[in-house]
Amino acid sequence: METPVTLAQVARAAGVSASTVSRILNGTAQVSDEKRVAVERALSQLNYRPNVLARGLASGRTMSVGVVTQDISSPFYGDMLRGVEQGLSGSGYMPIFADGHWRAEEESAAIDVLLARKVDAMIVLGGSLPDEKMRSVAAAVPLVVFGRTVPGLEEQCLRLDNEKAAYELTRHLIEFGHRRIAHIMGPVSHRDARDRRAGYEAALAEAGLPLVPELVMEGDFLEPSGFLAATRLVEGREMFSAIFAANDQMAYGARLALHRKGVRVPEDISLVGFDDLPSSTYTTPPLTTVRQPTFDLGVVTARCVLRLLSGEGPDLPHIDLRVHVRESTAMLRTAHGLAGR
Amino acid sequence: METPVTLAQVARAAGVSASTVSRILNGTAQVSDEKRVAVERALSQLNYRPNVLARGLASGRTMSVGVVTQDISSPFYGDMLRGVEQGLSGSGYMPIFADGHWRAEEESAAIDVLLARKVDAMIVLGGSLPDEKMRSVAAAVPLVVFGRTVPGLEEQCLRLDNEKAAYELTRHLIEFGHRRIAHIMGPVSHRDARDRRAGYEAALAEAGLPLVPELVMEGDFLEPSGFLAATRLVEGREMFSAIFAANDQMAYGARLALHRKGVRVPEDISLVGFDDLPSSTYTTPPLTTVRQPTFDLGVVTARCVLRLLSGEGPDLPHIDLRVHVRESTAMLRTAHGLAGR
DNA sequence: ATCACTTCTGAAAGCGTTGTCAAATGGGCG
DNA sequence: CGCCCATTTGACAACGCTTTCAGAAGTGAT
Repeated sequence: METPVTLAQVARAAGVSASTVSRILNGTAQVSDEKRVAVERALSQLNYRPNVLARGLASGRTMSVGVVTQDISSPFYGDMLRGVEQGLSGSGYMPIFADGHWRAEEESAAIDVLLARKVDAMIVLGGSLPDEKMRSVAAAVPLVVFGRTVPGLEEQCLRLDNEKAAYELTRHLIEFGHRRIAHIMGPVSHRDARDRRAGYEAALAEAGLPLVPELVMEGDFLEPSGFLAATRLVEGREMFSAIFAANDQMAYGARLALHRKGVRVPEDISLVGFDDLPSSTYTTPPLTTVRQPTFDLGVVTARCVLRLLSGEGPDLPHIDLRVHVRESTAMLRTAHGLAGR
Repeated sequence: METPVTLAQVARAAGVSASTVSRILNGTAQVSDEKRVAVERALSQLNYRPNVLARGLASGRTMSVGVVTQDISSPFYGDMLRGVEQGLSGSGYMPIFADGHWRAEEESAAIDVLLARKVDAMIVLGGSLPDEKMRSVAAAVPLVVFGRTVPGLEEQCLRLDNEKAAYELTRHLIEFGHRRIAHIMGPVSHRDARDRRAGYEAALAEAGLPLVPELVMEGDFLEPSGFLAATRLVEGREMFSAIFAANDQMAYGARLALHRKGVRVPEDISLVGFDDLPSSTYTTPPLTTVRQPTFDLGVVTARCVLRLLSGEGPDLPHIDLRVHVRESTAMLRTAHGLAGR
């Protein structure tokens, strides 16, 4: 492994020209069996490994696709990345990740880095870059976007119906008899957060339930904000018997706050989240939530990129969000929910 | 963004040679202010972006470091990767991830891919490749390994004292009055799992407590195995008042099993894990566990790689594992722990 | 003025592949 | 036996950048 073996060395060892070796490697043209055998022997004998850089420079293709995430360490994105990896595996393409850390500036930088690295295609998960920027990326390489819709690129954007799912989740609560349902929403700046809230409101309206402003709190999608919001809710003066947290992580925070206050879930308060993180199956009690099929989303996205790469149309499937009822929700037993104070 | 701008184009626009532009870009040599200004203007006017491939091919350096993980979607590795990213940021180096999926074969393939990609250095997190292979990698590029010690590369290997931490964690339980402590260990094939078990046994022995084989179960570090093990424990005939799960994920599984059986934590049974995953702060009750400073570990590892890259010695710090006592453990109140059956 | 140095700067040689082009080889057929 | 066409093959020019190498300018001292 000292000095990398080059094509030329292989060629010399096999007594042929570099072109011939390249042809065998890439199956670009016919080569006589005689030479083929000689080359293959030299290849394995010298343990040749093509230099990806040289190859990329010469051919213009790097066999890599850039993937931009917002937080590589979150269970949500982590699982999606695994899906992308899976979807790409066997295609010869390799994913290269870059993290935007939820900041437009960094996200933009991440994209530039990826482009400078000459990725053959790009996948952008979430994010909040101006549509214009997205279009310019799409002009440079095949692009697939998850979590937002860019005008002009609709075909390559995969978006899930958050509003509908939130509506159904709230319906579930209502069907269980809950009338006073609190909502811990995500940051208003976040499209998904607004959509989920809209679904919540729609379900309330449809059931003829009043929207109580004091029962809607804003969080930031992280546990501590859920904790804080739930604490405030419990200490507030408005009654409620259920909490809809806009994502699982905030639901975890809320769960702990309720525990601290001696409030039982689901006996006293029903709690629901959104995302269905892997650990939500193992919380106590297991959390009722909306399942986002993160892994599959990754796979689907990767597949779509491969299609684009081979010149086919995007063809992204429609994906339905489904409510997963577990044990954190229960029928409202008595007329009295939890009072504040 | 149509056709990428090349160095030559910039040079022409600025009325200088490509060499000069390159020199300004890399600060390789002095350039007269006059030309510098002209070049800089051309640079930004044309919005030049260096082609990383060409650069790598010419200079032999790609400004990237390969990072091999075992499971990109796990909170543990995810957090470490974030640390690595952080540690590398600002250095000009970019991390490129590849996943071994806990399988030696894939791990080996991942390393080869990274090497073919001409990464300038490599970080291997966990893994179980033969020492020989690791040494050959180290011969090719600067290498830093986390989670194992490779003979001959001790300086570049960061290993935490799992045994000691497990010992202290068990001590904590013993000090709380627990005499019959169950252990859900990780896969025996896993070094960390064996070390943690050794620590558990050492603490027991030191306290003169018997090692009850029926109270030691083997899991696979994932939630379901913890669930299964705890269920068996509760249904078994041996009494116990505490469970030490070899990692947090199995502790989560155990927690749910106990919940299902109507066993309270920590009132009836104390439960501890190992890793301190981010969500362990928000379980109910928050989990007593050993904190693995994953993020910092990533940072430290990255820093070390940068040192190696700049020709300095490895200089990995010693990192202590600390027990984090939270609310899943309590003093044993009565003489009677939980009986089996 | 001349010489010995410093700075700067451009030409040109790679870096390891791919892909084009034309030459070489071998058949088939008239 | 000669000609034409299809196969195989090697030479060589990119690809976009870095890095000698050597020449051109400029400086100061003699």
